[in-house]
Amino acid sequence: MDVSFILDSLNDAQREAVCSPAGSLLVLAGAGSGKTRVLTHRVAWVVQACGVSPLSILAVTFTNKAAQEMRGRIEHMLGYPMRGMWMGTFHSIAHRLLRAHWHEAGLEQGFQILDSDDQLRMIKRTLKELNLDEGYWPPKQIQWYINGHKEEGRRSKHVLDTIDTQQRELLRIYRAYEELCDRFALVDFSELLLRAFELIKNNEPLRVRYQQRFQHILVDEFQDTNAIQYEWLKLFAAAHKNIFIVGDDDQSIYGWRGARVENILQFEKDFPGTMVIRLEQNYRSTANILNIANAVIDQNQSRLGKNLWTHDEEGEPVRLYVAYNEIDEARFVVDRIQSWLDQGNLRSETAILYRSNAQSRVFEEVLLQAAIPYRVYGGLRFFERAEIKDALAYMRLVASRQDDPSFERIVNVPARGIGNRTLEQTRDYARVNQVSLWDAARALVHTKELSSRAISSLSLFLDLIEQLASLLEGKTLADQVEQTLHHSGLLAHFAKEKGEKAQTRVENLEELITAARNYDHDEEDGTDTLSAFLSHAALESGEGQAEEWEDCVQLMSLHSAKGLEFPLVFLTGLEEGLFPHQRSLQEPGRLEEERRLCYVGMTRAMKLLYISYAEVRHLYGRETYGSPSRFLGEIPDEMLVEVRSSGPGTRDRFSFANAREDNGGSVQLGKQVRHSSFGEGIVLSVEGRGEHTRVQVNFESVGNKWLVLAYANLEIL
DNA sequence: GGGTTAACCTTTTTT
DNA sequence: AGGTTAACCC
Repeated sequence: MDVSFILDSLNDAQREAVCSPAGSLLVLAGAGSGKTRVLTHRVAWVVQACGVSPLSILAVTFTNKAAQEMRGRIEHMLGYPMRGMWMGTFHSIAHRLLRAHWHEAGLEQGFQILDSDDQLRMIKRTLKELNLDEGYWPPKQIQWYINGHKEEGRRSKHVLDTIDTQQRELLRIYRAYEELCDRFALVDFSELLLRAFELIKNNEPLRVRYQQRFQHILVDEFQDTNAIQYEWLKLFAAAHKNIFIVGDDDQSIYGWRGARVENILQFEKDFPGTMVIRLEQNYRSTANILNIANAVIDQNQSRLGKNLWTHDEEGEPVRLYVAYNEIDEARFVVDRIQSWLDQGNLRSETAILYRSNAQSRVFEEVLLQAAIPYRVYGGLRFFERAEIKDALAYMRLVASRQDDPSFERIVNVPARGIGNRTLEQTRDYARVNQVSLWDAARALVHTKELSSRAISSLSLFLDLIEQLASLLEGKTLADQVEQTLHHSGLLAHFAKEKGEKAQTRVENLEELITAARNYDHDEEDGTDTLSAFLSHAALESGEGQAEEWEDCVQLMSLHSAKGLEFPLVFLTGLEEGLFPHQRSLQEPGRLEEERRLCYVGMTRAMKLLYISYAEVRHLYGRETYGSPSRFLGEIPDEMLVEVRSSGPGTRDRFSFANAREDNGGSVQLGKQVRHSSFGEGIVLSVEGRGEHTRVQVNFESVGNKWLVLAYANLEIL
């Protein structure tokens, strides 16, 4: 059979990886070196040239979106569907295993998935049961603690006991949380991984079955795997040891949430004879862009070492814009986007990247003024929105009356007179009698423990759910959603609220009906369509829901930009404290991660890259004065061209220019000055005018200080 | 029980 | 600044 079409478009290194013999293979793939290409072609090769059945392939990706895309590409290449191939995130694969073997995993058939929001609620409830104060035991930190342990493969019984009372208490909370989840058949995200791991590890027949089945395992974004995920891979690959991993240590940017770059190093030890292939030819960026990115990443000590190169031309120089403040920065960016568009280019070809999501606001405002359509990534995704979660909670409760998190969520949404007092009593009853909230409520309406008012509200709610249940029977999924929205009163509730937000909420709810209508579920795993849809909603946050196919400018954080590319990129906010972020300077290793983030940002650019920073920035409602990011200092001067705003002089730019001359030229950038108490220093920047003029001085003794010129009494040397 | 104001806390994100 | 949560009054 002719398989040359799989190899034709590849370079030597790519081809070597794609048709390497079975065994363990590590592909160190630099940014833009065709990583996805290698993975998809490898699958195609294994199937088409080696005659391996898709059934024997397990491919793991970082996001659901990546999995979908990759599957699509393979099917497009081969021209037939990859039926039976397992391709998805670690979580979706774990979920699949647990649904198929719920009994062996010690679960109930209808187990529900807790997303992080639900998990937080469960933790709060655990704290309440233990009579602990949320102020002293922040639920967020408990969540961090529990997930941290689970992701390292440790249950509460594995955590070593200490004499530290704080630690012991945390452990007690962890244990109580586990019990609560078990009691109500709830599985959080890290539990999916841990439980599926234990299932395969401890159940011999299943282990043998899956180890035999998955003859070829492929992993994308390996640098982002955590401990339990890596253990997973080792377990599944144990029989055939055919494992093909692709990763880039220089793009490891999720260390803060447990990802281990070290897994890459460990891999070669755990799989002796691993073949390592480096993909160093970059097909994305111009030489100028690549040089700058290389210069920055080269500052990192802990690297496996890799040098990206390109055949591409030098291209335009990378440009730096020093903005007066964040508004000036945004105006500059939008101005450049405008001229990009004037040259007949697309809006969707440009991206504005920033370190933290809060920075998007100013860009949005300026883009809005300029009437340029844009899209902001990040923030709440579709299935995470409150109104959507409310609607799903109704459906969950209908599906299982024992679902306490759902009960709590919607018992009084929309408000129906069931307040904290009543709820508290219901919770107490449930705790004492070890029953679900639903059963507790049913019991309570027949006692005299509640006020008559509370009893009537509560029974009205119970009836509502029962009615809804019979109403939904036998209906299609979309009809079920629609009925739920109307009958629960949710739609009416949000419709009568005023404001833009309420409008979007109603639209979102309507979109949920569409999502249900479009949801197609293959019945092969034995679950009914409703519960499959509910799991889908928890597992897949619905990034692209109701995506409008409009050509727009892309705004996103550096983290969400990973894996993407754009002809024109703006890397903004390069200020010490913001990027690298303040919080990254405390912990060891975090600074290098910030630098990798910078590298990721730069390597997103194909043709043009602009870097900018603001001298003054409004942050947390205050004016902050940051010095230029250290990453800028790591770029050789000749690689970076400083530019001025090209527009007909924005107002802010003008005042900035004035400010520099306004103090009679006495205090200027670079001047040596002396302060009565701080001693000698050099002027780093000047800002404001007249009596408001402020200067930033780097003093030999105390470092950088901002001073009001009028009071500082600086002596010019 | 429900609506209203005062303190609080700010990275990054997927599942 | 902005958004959320906790205390507070009707």
